[in-house]
Amino acid sequence: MLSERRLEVLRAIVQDYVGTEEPVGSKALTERHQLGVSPATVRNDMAVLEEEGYIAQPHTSAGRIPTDRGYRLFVDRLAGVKPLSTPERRAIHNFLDGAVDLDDVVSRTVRLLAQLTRQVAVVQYPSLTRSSIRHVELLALSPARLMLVLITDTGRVEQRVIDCPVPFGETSLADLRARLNSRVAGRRFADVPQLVQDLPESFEESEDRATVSTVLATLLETLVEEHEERLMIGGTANLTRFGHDFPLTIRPVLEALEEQVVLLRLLGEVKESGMTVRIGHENAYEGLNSTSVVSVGYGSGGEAVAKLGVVGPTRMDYPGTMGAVRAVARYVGQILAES
Amino acid sequence: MLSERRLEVLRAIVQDYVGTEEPVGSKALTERHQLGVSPATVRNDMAVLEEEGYIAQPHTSAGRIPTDRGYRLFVDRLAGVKPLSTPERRAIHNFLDGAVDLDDVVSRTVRLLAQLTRQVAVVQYPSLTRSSIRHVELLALSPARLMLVLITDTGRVEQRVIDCPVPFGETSLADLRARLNSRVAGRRFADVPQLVQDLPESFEESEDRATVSTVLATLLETLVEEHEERLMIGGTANLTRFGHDFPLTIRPVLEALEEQVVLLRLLGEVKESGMTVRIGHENAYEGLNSTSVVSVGYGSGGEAVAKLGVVGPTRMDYPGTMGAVRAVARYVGQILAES
DNA sequence: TTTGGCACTCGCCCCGCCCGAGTGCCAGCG
DNA sequence: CGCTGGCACTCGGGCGGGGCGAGTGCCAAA
Repeated sequence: MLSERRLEVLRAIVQDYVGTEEPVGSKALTERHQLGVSPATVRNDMAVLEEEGYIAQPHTSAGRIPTDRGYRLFVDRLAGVKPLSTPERRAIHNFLDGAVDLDDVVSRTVRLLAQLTRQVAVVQYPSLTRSSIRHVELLALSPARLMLVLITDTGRVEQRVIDCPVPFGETSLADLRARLNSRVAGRRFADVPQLVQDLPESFEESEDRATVSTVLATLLETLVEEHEERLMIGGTANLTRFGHDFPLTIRPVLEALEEQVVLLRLLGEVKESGMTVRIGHENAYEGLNSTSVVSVGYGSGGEAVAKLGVVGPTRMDYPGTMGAVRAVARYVGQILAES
Repeated sequence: MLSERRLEVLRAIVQDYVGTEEPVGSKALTERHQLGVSPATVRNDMAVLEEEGYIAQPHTSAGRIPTDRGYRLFVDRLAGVKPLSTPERRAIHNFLDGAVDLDDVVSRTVRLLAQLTRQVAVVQYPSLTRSSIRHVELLALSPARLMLVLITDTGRVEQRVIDCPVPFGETSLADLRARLNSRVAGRRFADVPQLVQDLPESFEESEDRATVSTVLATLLETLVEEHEERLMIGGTANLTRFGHDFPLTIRPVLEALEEQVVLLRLLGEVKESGMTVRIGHENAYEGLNSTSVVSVGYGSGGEAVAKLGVVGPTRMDYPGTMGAVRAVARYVGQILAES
C-alpha cells in the first residue's frame, strides 16, 4: 500500500509532467510543491513508485514520467472532475444555441469540444436503434422506384432508394405510408420489427405484397448496426501539439480516426452511463496505445442515445478534460430534448 | 523563350524530384534521363531555368528543386492527364457501387480518392441551389412546431424545425404541403423564390398566412449559401507523408481542413467545368501555401452540382493525381444520375 | 553551342568533448 | 525507523571541428 505522501508525490509528478511535458526530477518537485520533505526523501518515494510501476524514467539520469498505470491511479483516486468556469460554460451555450439541424448540432459539438479540450473530438450521431420514429415517408421516384425517408425524434434523417419488384400504384403507396406511420410513429426503433411483420399480409393485391415486403426489408436493414452508426470528428490540428516526437505518434492516430469502425468500437465500450477513461494501452486498438480516450454517453432524456468524447495524449489534463466532456454532453442532451 | 531541351530538363527535374523528394543535380539528371547532352550543358540550362524562376536551389551547392512557377509550367505545358490503369478503374467501380445513400456515396468517394492519390481528399455535397427539388415534406411535431424536410434529386436531405407563430391545423398543413409540392417539385432550387412568393396570399385564414410565410422563410433560408454547403474530408493520415519537415507544414494544413469556409472558397474558385490546379502560393489561403489543390466539378448530367478534389504537397504526381480526380468525379456523376 | 576540366563552396555527418540534471547510496541525525 | 545532506556516478544533449562529397560556376577548347 502506498502512503499518503507517496500518492501526493505521484499527483505532483503527473501535474508537473502534464504541464511541462518534461520528465520531472526530485529537486524540481520539492520546489514547485509544498511537500514538506527534502528531495532525497522524494527520491526514495520515487524509487518505490517506480518499483510498483506507477512511474518510469525514459533513461537513466533523467526525471520520471508517469506510466499508464500511474495515470490510472491518478484518475481513479487522486483527481476529481474539474467543473468548468463560468465563461467556459457560457461559451458552450453560445456555441451550441442556434444550431439549425442535427448535423449542425453535431458539427458544433465537435468543434466546441475540440476547442475546449484542445484535443481531438469525436461525436457519435444519435443511434437509430435507441431512438424513436417520428415519421416515415415514402416517395415515388418513378413507378418502380421508391424512396424511404426515416425521421427520428433526435432529428436524424435517413433515406434509402428502393427498387420495387413490381410497379406500385399511388393509392397503394399512400395506403402503405399511412399504415406504416400509424404503426411505427412514436415507437422505439427496437420495436419496429414485430410491429410491421404482418404488414404485407394485410394487403390484398399479391403484387403489392412483394413490394411491401421489400420496403420493410429495407427499413429493417437501415437499422442494422454498423450501417446505421455515424460519427464526426474534429480538432485534428490539435494532434500537432501531442509532442516533439509526434511524427511517429500522429500517423497511427490519424489512421485510427479515419477508421470509423475502430472509433465506434472505442465509443461502444463506454459504459451506459458515467464517464469512461481509457489510458494508453488500455485501448484495444494498437494505434491508440499512446493516447487516452475520455468518453461519455449523452441523450435527450435520462438514457444515452449516443456517445461523445475526446482523444488526446496520455499526458493530458484529465480533470479538465473530463469536466469539459461531461459539461458538453449534458448540454447537447438538453438541446436534443428541446428540438 | 525556353528551348525544347530546357523544357525537357525542367520536366526531368520535376519528375525526379517528385520521385525522390531530394534536390536533383545535373549529373543525376543525365544518368536517369536520355537527354543526349552532358552534365555541363544541363548545368547551363539549369542556370537559365533558375534565372527565369522555374527552379531554385535550397542552398548553394545543392541540387535544384522546382518552384511553384516551375510546377505551373510543368502542369500547363509538359504534362498530360494520366489515365488510370484498368485495375484502378475497376477499383473505383467496386468501391463506389453499393452505396446506400448520399452520405454513403460521399464518404466512399472521399476514402476512394484519398486512397488512389494517397493524399487528402475533399468532397463537397451536391449544392442545393444547383439541384432540383424532389419533394418537400411538412410534419407537425406539435401544434405549434413543424418540421420541414427537403429532398433533392441528388439524394440530399435537409431538415429544419419551425416554430409557428400560431397553431396550425392538420388540414391546413396537408393543404400547404400539397400546394407547396405542386409548385416546386421537380423545379430547380434557384427558381423556388418566385414560385412560392404569392403562396401566403392564396390562404384564406389570416393566421394561416403568417405560418405559411414563416415556413417559406425557413425554406428560402435553407438555400442560403454558407449554410447549405457541406463537405467531407478524408485521408488526413496521408499528411504524414508530406515531408520530413512536416511538423511545421502539417499544422496549418490541418487547420485549413477544419475551416470549412476556407475549403469551400477553395473549391468555389473551381471553374465550372474542367479541372483546376492551384499550386503553392496560388492558393489564396496562407496555410495552404506549400500545398497544391487539384479539383474538378462533378454532376449527374452535363453540369456540375458540386466539386471534389485533393490537397497534397506541391511536390505531387500531377498527371496521376489529375487522372484519379477526373476519373472519380466522372463515376460519381454517373452514380448520382442513377439514384 | 557543347563539352570536359577544375577549383570552390557548403551542407551533412561523424566524432569527441564537456556540462549538468538527476540518480542511488550511505552515513548521520532525530 | 524514517528523514536528510553529502557525494560519486551516469548519461543524454549541446557544441565545435574536421572530413567528405555532391553539386556548382567558370573557362578554355572542340
